[in-house]
Amino acid sequence: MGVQERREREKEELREIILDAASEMFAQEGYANVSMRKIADKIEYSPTTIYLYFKDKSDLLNQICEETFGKLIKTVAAIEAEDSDAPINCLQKGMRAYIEFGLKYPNHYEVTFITPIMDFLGQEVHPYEGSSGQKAFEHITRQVVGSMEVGQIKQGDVAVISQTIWAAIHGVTALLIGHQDFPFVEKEILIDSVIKTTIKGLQA
Amino acid sequence: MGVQERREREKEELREIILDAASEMFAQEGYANVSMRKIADKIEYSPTTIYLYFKDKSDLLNQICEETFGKLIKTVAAIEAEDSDAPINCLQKGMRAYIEFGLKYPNHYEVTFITPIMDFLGQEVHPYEGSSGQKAFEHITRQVVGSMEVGQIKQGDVAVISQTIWAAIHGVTALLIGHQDFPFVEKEILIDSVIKTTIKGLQA
DNA sequence: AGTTTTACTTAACACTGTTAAGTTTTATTT
DNA sequence: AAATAAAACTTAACAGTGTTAAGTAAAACT
Repeated sequence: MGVQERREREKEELREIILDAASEMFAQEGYANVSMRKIADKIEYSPTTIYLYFKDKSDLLNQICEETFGKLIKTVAAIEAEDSDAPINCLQKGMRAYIEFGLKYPNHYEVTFITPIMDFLGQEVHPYEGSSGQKAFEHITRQVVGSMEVGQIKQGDVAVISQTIWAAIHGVTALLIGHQDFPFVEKEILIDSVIKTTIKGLQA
Repeated sequence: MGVQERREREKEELREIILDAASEMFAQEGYANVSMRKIADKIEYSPTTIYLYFKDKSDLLNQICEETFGKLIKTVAAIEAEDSDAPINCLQKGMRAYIEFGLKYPNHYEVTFITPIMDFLGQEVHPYEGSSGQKAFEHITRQVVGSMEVGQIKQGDVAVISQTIWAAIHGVTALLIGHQDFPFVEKEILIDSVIKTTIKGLQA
């Protein structure tokens, strides 16, 4: 009786259609400028149908982000897998990959890391615990541990150092995405400077 | 004929009343969760009155931020004025003041530096040019020049170095404000780490 | 006292996210 | 094949949003 399987497959298909449409529209016009009705128009369903597949608008966004961040994790994992370099070079490459990922998917980066959606009490709506963001961060931590073990960065609290690194790469990513009318120096130069300054600051 | 003067004074008073009410409400509940009608209720005027004093909601916000950031500039300027320390210590103090200011006025920091309001084409609505934010940044630049002159940080492009510093302090400020459910290490420790790592990374 | 200017309000438009109730389509059972 | 049950989807509505055009009340000037 493959009926149930087919129906589940069909449900999953529509879920994917909604996700793709919303993803494209959010990326193009920004989360706040895309309404549920606009998404519904695009996929040629009524607005309420979306609510059969997603709890609400922010859930839709969150699931898009989880998907997108799967890609970041793969990118960073691939760098880690290249058994090649010294850990500190892995760390540097990971930092660069993070920043470039953010600049490549600015709207996804924005909604996931820049403007976490708050409820009316200022609580984050999409908890970090268990998110793709968490997994991405764990990669940084791992590379810090590796670099510390071989003495390429100074001994110290791994959490503190990892978060310091995150602050630096998030800082430059967020600024470049959010303040496009600021007279930044050449993007690559600034990214280089942030990475090198941070690494140098953390060396033994 | 002091009539015109009095009327101007009265207009300015109401402008200030609106500004104060909105400022408090934005800070308390966040920009997105405060409607024009709520502000109007609070000041006991009709919603449309606000539009006689401010172009729109984002203009209201922007003017609040300009006021608030006047305070940051004063704080940083005061540090600069203490003829005391070596420039690099000034720079460090300035960095700390910036971060602490952001954490003290998280909603103002958020709306000015974290979530610049974009129009439907992704253009920043409130340009940087001439803003208080620009003036605050110029203080950083000045301290970089000073530190470089006395050889306390390495020679290099002043703009690149200033923006690297901004990335670091914005990064940690934005993360601490926006991701309150992330298991950050103790705030002061993280801030210290970011400042020290950056300074060390920039030393000659 | 009458006219003009300024300050403010009412009512409305075109939207928003979201829900409850109703309809159509599909599958299962008789 | 017809009746029943279940799933998928839609319609209509609620309560809210930012914003504007048109109208009213108050103050100032003539």
